[in-house]
Amino acid sequence: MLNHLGQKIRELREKQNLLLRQVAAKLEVDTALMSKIERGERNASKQQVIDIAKILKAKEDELLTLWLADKLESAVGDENHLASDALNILKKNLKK
Amino acid sequence: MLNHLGQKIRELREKQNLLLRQVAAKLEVDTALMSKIERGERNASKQQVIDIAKILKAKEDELLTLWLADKLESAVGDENHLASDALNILKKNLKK
DNA sequence: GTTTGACTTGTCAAATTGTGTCAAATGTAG
DNA sequence: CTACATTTGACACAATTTGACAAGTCAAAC
Repeated sequence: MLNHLGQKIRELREKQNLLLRQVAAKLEVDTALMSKIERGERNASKQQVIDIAKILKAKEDELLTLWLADKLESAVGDENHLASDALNILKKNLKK
Repeated sequence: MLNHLGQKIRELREKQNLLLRQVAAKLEVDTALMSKIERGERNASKQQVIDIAKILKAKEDELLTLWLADKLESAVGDENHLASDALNILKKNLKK
């Protein structure tokens, strides 16, 4: 289940009966790009996520967390078998 | 404490009394690049990590895990405050 | 103090990857 | 069929990454 952010955005957008086109306009990007972001074909920039949160009246940190999770997932790539150990190393360092 | 892989490589190399230049030669890269890899100024490619493991008689998966941890760390960037939640999302998906 | 050898640093061109747009295609409701 | 929303693929352009080279630092030997 890739692409947490896009799914969330789509869910929020549809719940508010907004068109892709409308959100894209507010974000000032092409509708095609917005479509790609929702489907996870393209990554949103951090600033775009912040702007989208505002447009969709969502909590900025909630969307940014999903955005980060997606980034991490693509960093893991197909190394799932190593990921668990790597995450443990990571966690240790986060504490600081 | 960034750069787990580079530190490990240097440790292994020094323990075997090998020169940067020698390892670089076996890897078929410039000594300067090898230096950067050890200091974390440049990332090694996956293939390079595999080759280095062989050259330094280390366990391939051990080095790859450090390599992945470094990748993840740089993906987190300066979003430490979101990382913990993002990692939890990640973990859930790794189970599959 | 000069030389030597190990390592580091800065800079560069080439290659790769990322970005947003456009036009065309697809899907879907009326 | 028409109209409109969304998706897809191709593209130009920008940004980043890559590895090499040359010049630099540093310490120990002489």
